[in-house]
Amino acid sequence: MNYTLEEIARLAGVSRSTVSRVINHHPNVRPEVRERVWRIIREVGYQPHAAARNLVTRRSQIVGVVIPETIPKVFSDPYFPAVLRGIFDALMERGYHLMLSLLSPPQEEDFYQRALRGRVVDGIIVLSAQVTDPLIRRAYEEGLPVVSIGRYPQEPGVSYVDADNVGGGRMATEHLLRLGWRRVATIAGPQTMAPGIDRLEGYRAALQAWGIRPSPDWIAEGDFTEAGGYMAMRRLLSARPDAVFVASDLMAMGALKALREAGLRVPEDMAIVGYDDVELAQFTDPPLTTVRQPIYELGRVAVQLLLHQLEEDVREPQRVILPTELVIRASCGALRQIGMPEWRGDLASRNSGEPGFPY
Amino acid sequence: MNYTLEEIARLAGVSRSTVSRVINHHPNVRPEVRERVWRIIREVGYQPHAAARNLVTRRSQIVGVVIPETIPKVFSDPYFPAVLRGIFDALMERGYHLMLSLLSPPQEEDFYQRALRGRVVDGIIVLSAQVTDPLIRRAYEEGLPVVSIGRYPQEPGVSYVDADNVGGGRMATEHLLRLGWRRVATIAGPQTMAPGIDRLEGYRAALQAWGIRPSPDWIAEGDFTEAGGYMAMRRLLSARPDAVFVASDLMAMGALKALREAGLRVPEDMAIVGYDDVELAQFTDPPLTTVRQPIYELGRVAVQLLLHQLEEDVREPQRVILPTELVIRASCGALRQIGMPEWRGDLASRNSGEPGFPY
DNA sequence: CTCCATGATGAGAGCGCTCTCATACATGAT
DNA sequence: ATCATGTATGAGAGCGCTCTCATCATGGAG
Repeated sequence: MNYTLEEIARLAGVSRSTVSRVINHHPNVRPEVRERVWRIIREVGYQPHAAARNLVTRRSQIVGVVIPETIPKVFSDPYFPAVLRGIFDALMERGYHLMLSLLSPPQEEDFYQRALRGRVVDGIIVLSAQVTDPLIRRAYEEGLPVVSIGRYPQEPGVSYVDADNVGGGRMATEHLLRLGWRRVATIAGPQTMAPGIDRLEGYRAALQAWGIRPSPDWIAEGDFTEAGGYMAMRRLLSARPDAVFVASDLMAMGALKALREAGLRVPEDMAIVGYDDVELAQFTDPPLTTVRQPIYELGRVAVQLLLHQLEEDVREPQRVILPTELVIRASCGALRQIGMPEWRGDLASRNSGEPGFPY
Repeated sequence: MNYTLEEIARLAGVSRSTVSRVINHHPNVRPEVRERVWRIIREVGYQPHAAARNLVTRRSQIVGVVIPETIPKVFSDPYFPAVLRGIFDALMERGYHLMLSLLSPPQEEDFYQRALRGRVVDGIIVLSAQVTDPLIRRAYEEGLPVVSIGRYPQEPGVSYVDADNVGGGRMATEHLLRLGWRRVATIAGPQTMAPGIDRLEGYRAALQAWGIRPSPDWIAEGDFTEAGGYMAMRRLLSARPDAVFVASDLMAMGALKALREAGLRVPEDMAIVGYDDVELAQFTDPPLTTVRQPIYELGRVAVQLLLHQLEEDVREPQRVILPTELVIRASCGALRQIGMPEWRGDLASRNSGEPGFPY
């Protein structure tokens, strides 16, 4: 039923060593022999026993993907599925497996001990690491390659991939400025999370580039939830902004609700730009102009970085920042001003299924 | 840096065998010796090398979770995250790891060969298996335990866990009947998918129990998407139903849109009950009465079944059907009729955060 | 006191693979 | 012809663990 190297060797009339060479594509095997061995392997459906191989190579061909439980809600946005797909596809192509860990704090110690110390995984990819992730430090000390998806500046030795949150925030804000809005406020994310910090920094940079000094009450902090966006927008109303860059679509949806309740029209009375391009952003009223991140790519690149460290035995950390993309819909008011030449080239029209923006 | 059994044995002044006994909780070790060995293990942070152990035990302590790529969209509803959590938690408790596979057809063969034949996993859990899933058959032939989440009647030997879709459909429909609606139509799911078939069967059973013969044009088939629900509802309008059981919340949202366009009020002109209790069901206008499935539990039970097969070496397939729960909100009209005694006991009020239904 | 069941321990084989080293043979330079 | 070089192959050790079997001590029954 289940063959071993030994048996394949016997069937092919060669030694175990030779079969091993064939399997591992070692050059020094006569083509004729190589053929014969492959044929037999295919015939009997032989597959090397993973554990036996791992034992001697000291590699499991398994990469751990750690998702801190802190963010269970966010799971319902397309972020995690997409990034997981990117990771999975890239791993699959390279012959690796994906071990998923949805860790809550009490499970962390156990996971660390079993999976990391027991060498179940060859390395780990950590999603949206909190500023102080004990697992990252431990893996790092353990000598296991780690890549964080999402900026992780704490541990100097850790590689990460991130979307350009600063650039995205800046792009969104400049888009509003270019459309003629001048009192551009923002609903920022929590300033304890890297995306929250970075997108706000982008907002500030845009205003500064345009010589505008934001009043402090133009900045309201939300918590990346719809409810948080709703509250933040209500606080913002007294500052009478004419446009708002909202650091997440979920918050933008809350903001839209608050505006509707306040009797303000979007974008006539107030323009809105969101962030993330969640599925629902195209169905809000009005559809949300937003910033799209290369989520799938984030996953793929994380795998590239990790396997590079792993296979080339590189230890220096690497950082990759991927560009974001503006998706123009109705909430920013741009669609009402079609034809203004100064927009050309700045606005992307690749907004999935929507009729293209007619420049 | 990384210790082996041998070294622990030396440090403890015993043989390798004894240390192995201690680790595997074999009774025949003197308490005093056991203590000493554990202390040293803890001191040096020893963890057995997984591959070495797997090689001799022929067990990897890894369970594969296979999600066919056919359903990438559905990923954005809370189903997958919740079921994955259930699986993960249950596996973690039993000392197993979760290997995730987001398989698209071209990857299937490779996965089968590497993961199943290479004995990387001890068994697999398949999510929403299509009616003809080659992986299930193969794993089964391979002698690997398989559990399907979602009914999978094709392979007689395969265990599965499922929510009670028939019961849920029936409960939803009877709820509408009990509220006094008589022309109760349905938007069914695709009749190629088990949930689609089962929920429709529940609908039929409810009508039959009430002695009502549904007209054929009371039944419209959708594809579980919002657009499909919209189209189905438009088709249904000519039949002039007064209530509709919609086999998924997503479709129900499309249906609501169609009704709004047709100028019909919900629930005054038409009552709606959905299915799934997705996050958004509480935010629709009006909030959706719907059927909630024990998704997290589905995952946990799947693990139970799988590990039972695995560890007790049971081969007979097992089937588990978990009950569903009705979540009453505004769309069915029940909230407008508070006080009718005949509802009591039939309606659950555990609808997360919503004010309880006051019976 | 002897006998044998029972408990505690160690020795050693072996899981299925990779990889180093030794060997045999072919090839080309001298 | 001689030797260095390179290629193809096999023998065998060893990865770190588990588990069977042998050994020895212990202690109650006869």
